[in-house]
Amino acid sequence: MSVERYNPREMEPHWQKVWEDRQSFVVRHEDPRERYYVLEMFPYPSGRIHMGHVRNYALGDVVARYQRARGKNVLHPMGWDAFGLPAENAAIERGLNPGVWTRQNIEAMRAQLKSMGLSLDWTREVATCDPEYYKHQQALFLDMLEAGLVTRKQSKVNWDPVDMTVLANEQVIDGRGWRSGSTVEQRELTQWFFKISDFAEDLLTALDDLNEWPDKVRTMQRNWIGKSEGLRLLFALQPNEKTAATSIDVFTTRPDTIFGASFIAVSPDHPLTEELVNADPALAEFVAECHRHGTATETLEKAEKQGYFTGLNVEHPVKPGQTLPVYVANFVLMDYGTGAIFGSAGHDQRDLEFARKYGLPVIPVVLPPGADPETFTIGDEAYTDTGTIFNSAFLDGLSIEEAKRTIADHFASLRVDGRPQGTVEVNYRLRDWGVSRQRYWGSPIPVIHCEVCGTIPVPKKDLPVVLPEDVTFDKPGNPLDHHPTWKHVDCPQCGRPARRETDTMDTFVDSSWYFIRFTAPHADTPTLPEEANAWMPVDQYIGGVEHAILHLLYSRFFTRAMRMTGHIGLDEPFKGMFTQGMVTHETYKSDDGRWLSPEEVRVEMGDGDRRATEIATGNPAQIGSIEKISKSKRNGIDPDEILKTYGADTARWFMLSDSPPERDVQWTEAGVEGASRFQQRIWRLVTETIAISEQFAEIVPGSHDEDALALRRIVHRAVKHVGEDIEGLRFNRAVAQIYELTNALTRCYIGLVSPAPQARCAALREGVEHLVQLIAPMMPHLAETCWEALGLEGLVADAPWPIVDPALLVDDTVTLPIQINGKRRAEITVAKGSQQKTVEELVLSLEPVARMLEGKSVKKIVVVPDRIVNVVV
RNA sequence: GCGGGCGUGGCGGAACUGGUAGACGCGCCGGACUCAAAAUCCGGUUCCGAAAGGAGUGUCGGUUCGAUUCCGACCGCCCGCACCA
Repeated sequence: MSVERYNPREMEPHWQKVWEDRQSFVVRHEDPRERYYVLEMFPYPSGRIHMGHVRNYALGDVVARYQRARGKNVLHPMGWDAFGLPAENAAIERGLNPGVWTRQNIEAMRAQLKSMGLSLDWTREVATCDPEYYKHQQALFLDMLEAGLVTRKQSKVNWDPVDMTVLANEQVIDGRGWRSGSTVEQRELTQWFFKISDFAEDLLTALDDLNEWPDKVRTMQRNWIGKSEGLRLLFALQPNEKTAATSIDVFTTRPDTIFGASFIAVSPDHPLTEELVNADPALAEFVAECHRHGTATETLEKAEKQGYFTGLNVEHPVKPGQTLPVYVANFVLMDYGTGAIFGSAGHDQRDLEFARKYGLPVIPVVLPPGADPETFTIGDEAYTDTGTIFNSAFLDGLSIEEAKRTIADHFASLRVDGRPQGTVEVNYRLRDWGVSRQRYWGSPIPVIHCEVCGTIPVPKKDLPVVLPEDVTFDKPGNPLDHHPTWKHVDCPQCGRPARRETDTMDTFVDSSWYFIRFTAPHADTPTLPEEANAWMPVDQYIGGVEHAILHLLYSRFFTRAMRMTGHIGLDEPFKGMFTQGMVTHETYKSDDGRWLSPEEVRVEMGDGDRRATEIATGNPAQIGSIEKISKSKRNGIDPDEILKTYGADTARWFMLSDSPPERDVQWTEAGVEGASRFQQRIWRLVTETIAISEQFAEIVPGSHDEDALALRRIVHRAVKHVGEDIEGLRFNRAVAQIYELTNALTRCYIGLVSPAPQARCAALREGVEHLVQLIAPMMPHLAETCWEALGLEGLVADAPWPIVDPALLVDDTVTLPIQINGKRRAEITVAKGSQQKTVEELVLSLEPVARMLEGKSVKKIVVVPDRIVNVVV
C-alpha cells in the first residue's frame, strides 16, 4: 500500500491559520480554570531569529501546550525587547531611523516566529519601544522616585571622549572604546540609580526558597550580592602635618588576626590619598600608574602588589606604644568596604606578598591544629584555615570564631574620635543600579531640571515623555541633547524655562517588568494588581544562562519595588527558572584559512571519516571544532532555511531530541534528517492504522487478547512517562519514550494480518491516538493532521491529556536478574510479590546457577523483593 | 586563586531513592524490495575472543551481598566570579 508523504509545507500554514482563526491560544483572565504562566525570555528584534530562539521557544511551547492539555488556563505571551544600541548603530551606519528599523525587524521576526507554530497569545504582544509600554515604565519610575527607591548621585563612568557617550564595562576593550578606539576616561557624572542595595539582604535570603531554580544560578546570584560579615575598625593616626584626618576607617572579616597586623593600606581612590597627592608628586605619579592599570583588569590578574608609603603611621590598637605604617596600595578597591584594610600578613595571601615585598613583619597568630607554636612559621603561603589563636594576649587559645566575638566586644567599648572603635558590620558587593544612559534609543527618564526648583518629576498627566522621531546621528553624543526643541520645556512647578533630562534608561529596566505587563498589556495603569496577582509569579521561565545574574536580579528587585509602590502583591517574579544550553555547530575553514559557512561546504563520508569540500573551489576544507554559533566563525544555520525546507515540526523535534535542554545541543544535518524521517514514520503509522481499523464498523476496546493487553500496557506506561518527563523538563527522555512507543506500535501493526483480531486492532488504534497526543506539544502541526485523519473531534490542541489506566501500569509478574557474586548470570520470571523462600528455592534449582555453583558452597542469598537476587558463594 | 558542574560505545546521550550498564537516536555493517538508485522494512553493532568465557562507566583506593550512583585522593574538561579585605 503506498502512502502519500506528509507535507509540512502545506499543512503547517494551514494549522497556523486554524489556530489563529479559532483564537485557540488567546487567554481570558475570567477563565475559571487553574492558571499557568509560562514565559520564554523575549527577543531583541535584531531582524532575524536565530537557532537559539528556535530552541528557547520550542522548549517553552512544549510546556505551554502540555499544561493546556492538562486543563490549565495557560498564559504564554510574546513581546520585544526593542530598545538598545543596535538600532542606533543601524541609524549611524545606514542612515535608518531607529524606530523604523526596529519596527521593520519586529514585523519580520513576528512572521518567523508565527511560522514556528507556537501557542502564543499574540493579542498580548508588547514592544518596549512603544510609548504605550514605556509610558507605564515612566510612571513606575516616578512612583519609585517618590518612594525613595531612586536616587541621583555622582558616579565614575567609562567615558568615550570621541563618541561622547558612557560605555558599559563590556564595551571597554584594553582601555579603549570598542567603537571609536579612543582611550576611555574615568569621569564623574551625576547619574540616576535604583537603590537595589537596600534589598541586598532580602534578595540574598529569598534565594533559599527559589527551589525551582538551578543551583548554579542561585550560586551566581549569591556571589554577585557578595555578603561578608566583619568588623569596621578605626585606627587612630599619629599626629602629623600631612592630613587633617585623625583616624582611618578599615573593614575586615578577620578581626581575630588583629595581633598579626603589620600595616594599613588604603585605596588609590581613598579620600586620604586624594588629600595627600597634592603635597606629594611621587604619590600622584603612583596613583596615576594604578589608574592606568585599573581599566584593563582581567589581563593584569596577577599584577604585582605595589604600594607607596605615605609617611603616616597609626597606633596599633592592641599593642600600646607600637605603630603601623600606612601605605597606598594598588590592590585595595575603593568601592568595597571602606577602601582601607589592615594587613595581616600571616593569614591573607595578598597581605603576605605585600609584606614580603616591603619588608614588613609577618606575625602568625592562627596556629594550625597540631602545629607547634614554638616552630610554626609562615613561608610563601598564608595560612587561611581554621586553628587556634596564639601570639595574641587575651585572645590566646580561642577559636577563630570566639576570637572574632571577643575582639568585637573589646573594640565596641573603646572610642576613637568619639566613636566606638569597632562596629560589627555587614558588607555587600552589590552596588546600586545605575540606569542613566546618554543615548537616544531608550525610554526617556521623566524628570525636568529647573534652575530654580531643582529636579522636578514630570507630572503623571504629562506622560509619556515621547522620544522625538526627527533626530540626527551626524554628530557624536546624545541626539536628544542636540535636538533643537525637545529638551526645552517649562518647569511644571514654576513655569520658567527648564530642561528635560536627556538621559534614557538602561534597557535592563525595560525587561525588568515586561512579564508583569503581560498580565494586563492594555491596561492604562502599569498593572491591574488583581490580574497581576492572579497570574504571577511566572510558573516557568526559560532563557539563556547569560542572563542568570543581571536580568534576573534586576527583575527580582523591580518586582519588590513594584510591590512597595502598590502595583503588585508579591516579591519573587519567577517561581520556576530554567536555563537552556546553547546551539552549536561544526566549524569549517578553507585551505587558505577563511571561515566557511555550512552552506559553502559539502561533507561526505569516505574511508570511515568525514571529509569536507569547499563547493565554490572544489578544494578540500578543514572540519574544525564544534562551537557556539557565531557570526565570526560563520557556523550559523539560518532557521528560516530550515523552516522552509523541513518545516517547523522537524526543527522543533530535533531541538528537543538527544541533548538534555540545559546542555549545549549540536545542530547537525543528519540529526535534522532523522527528525524529518520520524515525522514521516508517524504519518505512515497513522494512515496505515486507519486503513486497518476500517475493517471494523465499530471498535470495542477488548482485553481478551494477551498481545492487545501487552500493547495497552506499553501505551499507558508511555503516556505516564512522557507526562512526567515533560513536567521535569526532560524533553530528551520524553522523545526517547515516544520513539519506543512508536516502535512498539509499528511492530504491532506489522504483526497484524487481515482480518486482524479485533482486540488487538482496538489496542493499536488507542495507542496511535495517544501517540498523536503525546507528540502534539512537540510537533503540533503533524499532530493536528493525524488527529483530523483519525476522524477525532475538534483540535488536538484542545484535547485533554490522555488518562492513564493505573491497572495497566502494574505487572503481575516480574523478571528478576540473578547475580552470582554481583555478576548477572541468569534471570527468572516470577509472580510479583513472591515469597523470599520460594524465590530462593527456584533460583537454586536453575540449571545455569547450579552449574556455576558446582563445588562451591552458598554463603548467603540476598533477595530484594521484585528487584534482584544475588547469590554469594 | 575561589565557587559550581561534568568525565559512560564511533557520536549525542539513558540508567528512579545503590539493584540486569549502554534505553532512544545518529552513524556504521549485513540483508530484503528494485534493472538500478532513493525511500522503506528486517537483523546486527561496548571491547577482547571462533566459542566457552573474560574485561568494562577518567585513574587509584575504600564502604557494600552488589557501585555509573556513596566516600577519599588524583587526572582531565567546561562554566561562573575574580586583587572582595
